[in-house]
This record gives sequence, C-alpha cells and structure tokens, in this order.
Amino acid sequence: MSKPGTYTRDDVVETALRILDEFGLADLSMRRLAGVLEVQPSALYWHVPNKQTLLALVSDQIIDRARVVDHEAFNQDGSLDWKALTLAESLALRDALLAFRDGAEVVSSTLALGLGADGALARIRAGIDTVCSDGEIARVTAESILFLVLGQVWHEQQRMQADSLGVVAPAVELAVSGAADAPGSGRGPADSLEFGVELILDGLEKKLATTR
Amino acid sequence: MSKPGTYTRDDVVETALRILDEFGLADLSMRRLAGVLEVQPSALYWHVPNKQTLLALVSDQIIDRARVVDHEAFNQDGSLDWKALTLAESLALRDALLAFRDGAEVVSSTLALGLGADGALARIRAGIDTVCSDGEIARVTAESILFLVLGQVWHEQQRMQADSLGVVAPAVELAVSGAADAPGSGRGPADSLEFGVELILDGLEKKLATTR
DNA sequence: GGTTGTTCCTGAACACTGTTCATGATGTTA
DNA sequence: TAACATCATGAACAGTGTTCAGGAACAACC
Repeated sequence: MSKPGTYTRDDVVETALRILDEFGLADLSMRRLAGVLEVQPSALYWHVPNKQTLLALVSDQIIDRARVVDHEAFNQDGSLDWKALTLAESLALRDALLAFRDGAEVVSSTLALGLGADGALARIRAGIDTVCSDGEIARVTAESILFLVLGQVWHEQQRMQADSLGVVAPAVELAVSGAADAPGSGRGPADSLEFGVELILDGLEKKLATTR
Repeated sequence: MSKPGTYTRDDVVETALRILDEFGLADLSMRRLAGVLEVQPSALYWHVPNKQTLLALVSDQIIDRARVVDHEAFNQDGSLDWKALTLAESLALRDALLAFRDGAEVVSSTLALGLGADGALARIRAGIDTVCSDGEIARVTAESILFLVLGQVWHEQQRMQADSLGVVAPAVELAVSGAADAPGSGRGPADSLEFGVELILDGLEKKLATTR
C-alpha cells in the first residue's frame, strides 16, 4: 500500500468516471478531477499522458461493465440462436452506455479517434461469426450495429439532459422522441434500438441465404 | 450593398466552412474565424448567439449540398425502386459529409444536440415512406440509416486525418480500414456503407412482407 | 550511514478557449 | 437635425489542456 494521498492510475480513472456520471462530460475537466482528488492538475499527467487517453480509459471501463443477462439464446430445436444472442449483446451495450451520463458521447468520441472501445465490437461480432464465415461481412455488419447503438443512445442521452434542464424543443421532434413517449403508443427508445438491430440481422440472414 | 468590411451572417458561416475544410474542427475557433474576417472575436456574436448554433448552421450547409446523382431508381417493370432510391440518398449524404473535413463529426455533434440536420433525416425517409405506411417504423428505419452513415463517415474521416499525420496504428485495425484498402481485396469504405444500408433495407423489406 | 534511483506530487507559468459588455462609428430614415 | 438600427471595437472574465523545474517520500544497494 502506498502512503495515503498517493494515487494509482485506476484511482484517477475511477474518479473521472464518477465526475462524468455526476456532472456530465462538459464538466469533466482535468482541473476539476484534480480538485476532487485534492491534487494539483499537473499531478494527473504523471498517471496519464493527456486527457484523450484518460477518456479512452474511461470509455473502456464503461464498456467492460456491459454484462449480458443470461439470455436463453437457443432455438426450440436446441441450436444456437445467433440473432437473439447478438441482439442481447447489443442491448447490453446499450445499458452499459446508459449507465453513465454522457456514456455514448464519450465512447463515440474515443472510438472515432481510433483508441479503445474495441471490446464492444468484438462482443457484437461474436454471435455473427458463428454463422458468417466471411470475416469482412461479419466486421461490416458488427460495425453497423455498433454505430447504430452509439448513435441511438447518444441521441437519447442528449434528450434526457435537455429534458432535465427544462429545455423543451417545441416544434418538430425528429428523433427517438416524438409520439414514442406518449402513453399508449408503442415504441420507446429501447424498442427502437431493438427494431433497428433486428433489421440489420434480418438483412444479414437474407444475404447469407442468397450467397450460399 | 453594405460598406466593405461589414459582413452578413452567411459570410460568417461560409468562412467557418472554409476554415473547417482547411484546418479541421479543432482549429475552428471563434478567434481564428474572427482573424480571417479581420474582425474582433466579439463581432461574431452579433451575427450568431454562440458557437454551437454557428456549428449548427455549418452543419446545415454541409447537408444541403448533398445532391443525388440522378440515379435510375426504377425497376425493370417501371415501378419505383425505393431501395435503390434510399441507397442513393444515403450515398449522397455520405459524399456531402466527405466533402468537408470533419464533416461527419460536426453534423453528428449538432444532431446529437437536437439542433439542425433535420434535412438529412427527411431525405432518407422520403424513399421509405413510399412503401411503409407506418410512420413510426419509417422514422426508426431512417434514423438507423442516418446513424450508420454518420458513424461510418466519422470513423473514416478520422482515419484519413490520422494517416495524413503519419500516425500509424500498428497493431489491430478494427474498422473501416484493415484489408479493405489492400489492393485486390474487395470492400472499401464506400462499399461498406452500401452493404450496411442494404442490410437495413432488406431487413425492412422482410418486416413489411410479414406484417402485411 | 550515505548514496542513488524511482515514485508521486507541487507551484507556477504558457498559450489558448468561448463569451460578455460598455462604447463607438457608420449608414438609413423621419 | 435628431433618432434609430446596424455592425463593429477593445478590454476583460473565467475558464481550458499542458509543460516543466523542482522537491518530498520511500526503497535498494554499497
């Protein structure tokens, strides 16, 4: 054990994660992080080369906490239901992103930068690989699903924040919102994502059938 | 005509667009923009309430310049080929995003904020609406495609910049990259997107057939 | 015990960022 | 001539990520 008041890299990431969840990405500054740790800002740069990689580590933490509820991913004939499995994985990823404020934005950004977040893609791909021998197709499909999840949740979280600030967009609501939240009308954010992923999986199924 | 040296809001947006394309989003600061216009930074705040809405305007400009090459969107029997039409629209959007440096990131951000970029969704939806009577389904499908395009191009553009900086990610290349760019190996970025959109459209087609 | 070396942090500074505000110079209209 | 809207100035505020020389604390070695 180190002397009290001296931190490890994991401590820094963990604290960043807490600030993110409590105050949002915009308020996650190196100075604030240092303040919470009761440390000078420059001290952080011993643990981490820059903020970007800090966010990448935060990103990885968010994704690693996505755990699939043990879904019965089998058909009635006992065969593995790859579509149900991939869908479950997608929804687990969605939940992981939703578990932290601005989670989708953080992960999107670091993924766009080519850092981290590889875990997410791999897990989505796992189910697909069981039925798709062409690696190229599997990759592109998994990517499509990943982008879909990230975009959807990002949008959803932004709307949550806007709502909590009392900012009401009066005119046209273009997205996940709209009549979806009205009582009696079917599709909420979670259903939207499910629907979208199903589209892709059905599309893949057809593609696999015709190419065979 | 106003006296020379006095600008309109469109001038500001146009100049922002030029800076964006030449130096990227990171270098598009209000001070830099003011500098190019030979004006104090505070002057910009007469034309625009803040940077966010400036970026929203920039975003809209990028999207509005997406023009579909007049595709033969008809089947052999003369009926309208809605899938080809939607695909063409998606690719046109892709081209529009690619036409400006960091275009996808700018549009993604402002779309996540709930500002602008509505045009994109509407245009993708147009083709879908011709065959899908359920507005909810049409919306969710169009959103899925939009997120797919944005995510894909964002990733692609980031990779372009990384390459131009000589930053080579040596180990695992997870995304649009990989063997796709190797000569003789089929799928490039454009094909990837085409494939992903086709998956969604095929999926929708199946969904429509079974619900009827 | 004294020396070297690693680990973790301080304190100050640099070079930016978006944004606000009182003030002022134009040009147009009454 | 007086009033008004338009479009700008210049200074300031409060923040940002990052760098760098230096300094405590602790461990290992001679």
